[in-house]
Amino acid sequence: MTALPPTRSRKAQIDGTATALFHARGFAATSMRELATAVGLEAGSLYSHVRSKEEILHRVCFGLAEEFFTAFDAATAATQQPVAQQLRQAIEAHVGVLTRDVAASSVFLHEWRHLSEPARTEFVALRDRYEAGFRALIQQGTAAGELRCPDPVFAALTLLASLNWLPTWYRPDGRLSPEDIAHRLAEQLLSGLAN
Amino acid sequence: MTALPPTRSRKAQIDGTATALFHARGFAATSMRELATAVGLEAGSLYSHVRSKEEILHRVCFGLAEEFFTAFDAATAATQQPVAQQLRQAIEAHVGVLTRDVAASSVFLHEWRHLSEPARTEFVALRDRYEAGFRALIQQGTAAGELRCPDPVFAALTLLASLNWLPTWYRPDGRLSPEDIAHRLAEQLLSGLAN
DNA sequence: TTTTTTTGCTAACGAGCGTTAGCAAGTATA
DNA sequence: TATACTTGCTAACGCTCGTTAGCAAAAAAA
Repeated sequence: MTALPPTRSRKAQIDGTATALFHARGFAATSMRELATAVGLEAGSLYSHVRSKEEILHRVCFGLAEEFFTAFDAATAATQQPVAQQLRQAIEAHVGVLTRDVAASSVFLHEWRHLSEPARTEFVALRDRYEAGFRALIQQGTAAGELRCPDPVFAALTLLASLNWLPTWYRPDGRLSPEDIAHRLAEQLLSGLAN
Repeated sequence: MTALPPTRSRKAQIDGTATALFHARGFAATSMRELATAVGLEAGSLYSHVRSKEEILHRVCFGLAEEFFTAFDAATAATQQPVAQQLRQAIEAHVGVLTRDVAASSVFLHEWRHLSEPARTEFVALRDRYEAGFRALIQQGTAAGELRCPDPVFAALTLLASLNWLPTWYRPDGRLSPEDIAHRLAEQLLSGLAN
């Protein structure tokens, strides 16, 4: 039926296109008919590949959660390293995931609230656990005297905030590579602006 | 008709409730019927006070834009001060607006994309102009040797990112006052985490 | 070959959407 | 008092939504 077999499965293509649309317009403002058109199908045909609109959102959100965890664990596996170094690597890992797929990251960060229960609660728990990882690093670093901060909870929030704004301005064809960005972010967050 | 006359006008009440709903569920996922119920009216009755759903969003977004500009201008009016000090005040002013109305801030930050043209383009221009204000301060500060940063554009983005994440975690009844938060944020962003 | 699975179509379902028309009662103005 | 404005109601408009049923053709499996 298809002229050339798609390199990605239809399902993956639908997920990818949906991610882009959710990113651009938001989950609630994206219709299945829009998605179908963007993918070259009729609306009803989507349901041969996908159970529901929310299932797509679920897959994107939880898929990215897994990516973040994997990246974080790899970055902090070498526990004999100085904690500040581990933190720097965790930052770079986080930025790596964000830049690899900006649309998916953005959906992960903003559209998860359209998940219905119990998925929504599960997701929030995952996200909290991830944040706790950063918080723990900052705490350890402070205890070890490598970092200085009056309030690790606060510091973790601020740090992730800076990183998570990235999908709103990052462009893959921009002048800075993902590695540059990661490096500068880590540098600036750890050193501050003051002279 | 009403037992006790509302202290705010109905229109203001509708705007406020809509802001809370847009914040909680998002603009697209909030229905006029939901809003009507929350405000104690029937759906059709809203239109005695409000021209359209989007008009509410427009008022919230542009209203907050004005608040941000006013606060920034006041914070940086004393141009004879050191630029780093002006920047600190601008940060505190920004946090002040954010914490004064978290829901409205959140709508300002996230829901503006549901504005239709030409309002949307106007809004983006306003927002860019606001960011440019921070960028200029950082640039001046760097030129004057008060600040140190390799890339003011980048620094401005990061700085506003940290601040703008606040509405996602700030609770008015939390353990830190808005002033504490503003002060700590400014401190941390200017000084960094490293020791 | 026959059978099964996959993929896609058309048509339609019930529901909810933003919004409007027409009307009534209350309130303010004259 | 008469007049106008404000506020709210009910009912409904046209439309879009997510989703399903039923069917056909292609692809894969037997």
